[in-house]
Amino acid sequence: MDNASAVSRRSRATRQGGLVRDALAADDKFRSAQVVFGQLRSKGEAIGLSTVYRHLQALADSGDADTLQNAEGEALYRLCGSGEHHHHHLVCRQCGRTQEIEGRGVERWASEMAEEYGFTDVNHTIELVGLCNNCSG
Amino acid sequence: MDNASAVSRRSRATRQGGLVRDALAADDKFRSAQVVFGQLRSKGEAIGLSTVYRHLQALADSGDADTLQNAEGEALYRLCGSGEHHHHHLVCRQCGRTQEIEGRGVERWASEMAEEYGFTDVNHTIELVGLCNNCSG
DNA sequence: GGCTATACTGGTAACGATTATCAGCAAGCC
DNA sequence: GGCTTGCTGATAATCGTTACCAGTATAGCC
Repeated sequence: MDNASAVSRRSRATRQGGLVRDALAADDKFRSAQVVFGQLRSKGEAIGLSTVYRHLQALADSGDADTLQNAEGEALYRLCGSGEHHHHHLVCRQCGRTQEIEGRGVERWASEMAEEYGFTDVNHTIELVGLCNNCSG
Repeated sequence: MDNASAVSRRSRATRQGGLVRDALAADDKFRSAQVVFGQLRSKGEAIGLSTVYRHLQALADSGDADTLQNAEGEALYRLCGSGEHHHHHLVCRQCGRTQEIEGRGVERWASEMAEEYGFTDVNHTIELVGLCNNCSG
């Protein structure tokens, strides 16, 4: 109803920006820029590919969207409720359903490993990909 | 001395295959296909880009090489001593130095998460990227 | 050592995702 | 209504990777 909720403070509120955000908001699945573009176009929306990429990146930069890369190296996006809060994902490789998961233990393990081998400023990428209970039949 | 150690059983032993393997064997860092190609060419070796890609993939497929993707989605390769044995990496984002690490705990955590949310056949990608003690100065 | 079948090679074109360009358009402000 | 300037989007350009396919070299056989 009101995707104007988080309107401009430093940037303009545009129709296209709303379209991209709405497309992601439709469900909690990860999708690629190309898919978002295709969905919007097939709904008859007038929007350019460049614009879709721009808004997706903006969302990712601002922390409003999560990002991950599929096996082909394609970037996938999803709206992220938890803001800055650090978390990981359990993604269904079939239907794309996504479960946010937490890993205190993993965070700890990563720090321990970093320390053990003298590494600093360590980032970790951790994604779990499998089949959800709907798709594993 | 003898990169002919693991010779053909179903495939031919070619000069180019040896070159690619040797390039990886030079050290334990991850490198991209483009880099391997560049290194070989600048050493004056005659080899084609396609061939480099082919051999790197073959090595990865046979389990003789580890693979990971950098932030730009480029594929990186490294010879892998541990064969089939499952492990992860702690990679220096500056010099590329790589430390193989084990994560019994992480494996367990991944299984637990999978089970908790009803996911099956779950793969995980876990990479830690930071600065090694040489580069963090 | 020479011969042959065929796997391997590599230059080049094609591909797919992403980014850069830049003239035209429109949101926000007076 | 008019202006400024950020936003848009068609198109070209990038970049890593893969497909093609005619030419070449290897393994095996004589």
